[in-house]
Amino acid sequence: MPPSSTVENYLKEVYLGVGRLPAGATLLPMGQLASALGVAPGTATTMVKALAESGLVDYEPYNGVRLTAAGTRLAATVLRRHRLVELFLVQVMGMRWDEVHDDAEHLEHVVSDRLIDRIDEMLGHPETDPHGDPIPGKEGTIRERHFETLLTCPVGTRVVVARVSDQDPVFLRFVERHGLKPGQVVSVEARDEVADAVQLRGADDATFTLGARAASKLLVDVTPEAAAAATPSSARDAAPRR
Amino acid sequence: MPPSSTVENYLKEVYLGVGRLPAGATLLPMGQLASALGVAPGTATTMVKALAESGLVDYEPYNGVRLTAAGTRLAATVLRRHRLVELFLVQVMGMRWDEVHDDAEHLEHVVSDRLIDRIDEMLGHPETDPHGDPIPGKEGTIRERHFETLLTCPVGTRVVVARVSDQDPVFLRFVERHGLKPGQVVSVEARDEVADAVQLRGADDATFTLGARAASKLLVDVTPEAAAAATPSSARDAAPRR
DNA sequence: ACAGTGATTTTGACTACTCAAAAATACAAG
DNA sequence: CTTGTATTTTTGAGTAGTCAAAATCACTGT
Repeated sequence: MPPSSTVENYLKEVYLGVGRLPAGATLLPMGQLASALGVAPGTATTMVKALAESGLVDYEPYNGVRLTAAGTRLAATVLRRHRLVELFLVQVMGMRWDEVHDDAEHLEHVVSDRLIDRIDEMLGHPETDPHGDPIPGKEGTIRERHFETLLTCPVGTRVVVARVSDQDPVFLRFVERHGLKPGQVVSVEARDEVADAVQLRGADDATFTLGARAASKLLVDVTPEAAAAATPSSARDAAPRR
Repeated sequence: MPPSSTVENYLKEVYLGVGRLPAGATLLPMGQLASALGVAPGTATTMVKALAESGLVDYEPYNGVRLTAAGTRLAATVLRRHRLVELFLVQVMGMRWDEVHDDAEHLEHVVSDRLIDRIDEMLGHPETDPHGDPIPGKEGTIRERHFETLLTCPVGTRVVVARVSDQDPVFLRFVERHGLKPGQVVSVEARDEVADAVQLRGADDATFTLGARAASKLLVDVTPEAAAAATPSSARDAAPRR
C-alpha cells in the first residue's frame, strides 16, 4: 500500500509550510495547510488526524501539525521527485523554468524509483532545481542552507541569487527579465523601510526597484565566496549551481 | 472536468479489447473488460453504464461495450501518450523495452499536452512505439495496419516482425534473445498444426521453435517491400520503423 | 421444451476524499 | 472576567470507485 497522491501532497505541504514558519515556530497551523492544499479547513483536520494515526505527522489539536521522522522521509522523496523532474524538464526537455511546475506537480506522484534514478544520473546528481530549491538525497536527506533575502541582506553589497521561492509563472518571468535567476549577481543599492521597497542594480548595470513582498521571495547568498564564484561579468542566463 | 485516470483506463481497455475480438465481433464482453482492468465484473458493469451515460461508449446489456466516436478519440489520446512515453523512455532515457510499460501506464494519465508534444517532436513524430504499436495522431486518428502473425503467415517466406502484442517483460526478453524485435527478419520454416508449434530461422541462421500461443503474439509484415527494406544482414538490434 | 452452466447485473456495503455549515475553542481587548 | 473574533473541529452529507455475494439472464445440450 504505497501512499496515495493525496497523502504525498499533505506531507509535502506540511514540510514546505513548516519551512515558511516564523523563526522558532515548528507547528504549522491547520488553516495554512488547508489553504496551501486548496481544501476546506475541516478536510485538512480530518486528513491530518488520519496521518497522525499512521505515524507520519504529530498533530496537536488547535495548535497545528509537524512531520515525524517517517513523514519527513516521505516528504523528502516527494520533493526529490518534484525537483528532479522540474530540472529534467528544463535541462533535457527544453521547457522554460516558469512552465514546469504544473507538470512536476503531477509527475512527482507517478515516476518510479528506476526512472527518477535515471533522471538523477542523467543530470549528474544535481543539488538544486531551476528555482534554487535543494534536491533531497536518495535516502530522504535534505540539506537546507539558510539564506538572507533581498529584504534582509546588508545594503551596498553584491549578492548572488540562490533561490526564488514562488512558482507563479508571471513572477518567474519577471525575475528572469531582471536577471535575478539563481546564480546571477545583483547589488543592493538602498532599502527604504517606509516605502517598503528595495533599490537594486543588476548585472547589466540598470537599476530597478522591488517591493518588500517580491524582495522577500528572492533568497540570496551574501558570502564573498559566492560572489567570487558567480558568473563574473555578463551573467544573463545563469544556471543553478552544482 | 477532465476524465479521471479510471475513465481513461476503461476507454483504453475497451479499445484494446475490441481490437482483440475475433473477426466480425465489435462488442467487448464485460467479463473480458473486467479482467483486463483487474476489477470485479460488477464494477465494470457499473462503470460502463456511467460511461454510456456520458456518451463515451455504447453499452448493450448482456452483450458488451464498444466505443463511440467521442470515446475512440479519448482512447486514442491516452494510447498516444502511453506509446510516446514508452518510446521516449527507451530512446531518450535509455531504458530497456521490457521495463517501460509500467511507468508508461502511470505517466499516460498525467503528462500535459505541452510535454507530450515536446516528446513527439523530440522523437521526430514517430509512427510506432518500441513494440511496434502504432502511435495515434495528435487529433485522435489511429491508423491500424493489418498484419499476419507467425501462426497465420505463409510458410517458407522471410517476414519482418512488425509488432509484439504482449507486454510481459519475460516474454519481451525472450523475443529479444531470439532476434524477434520489430524490424527484425525471420523465416518461417515449418508449421505443425498437431504439435501446435512453428519452426523458425532467425537472422543468425539458428532455428528454434515457438508454441502457437507465443507465435500468435508476433505480428509480421509479409509484403516483399518490407523484407527488402528491412535491415539486410546482421540485424541484431533493430529499432521500430519510422 | 427445459434444466444446467456460465456470464452478467443488481444489491448492499465499504474506503478515501471532499464540502458546507454548525459547534467548540483559543485568545486578545476591554 | 467577559465578550468578540478568528481559527479549528465536528457533523452530516456527497462523489468516485471498489468488492462480495445474490439474483438474473442467455445459451447449450438433450
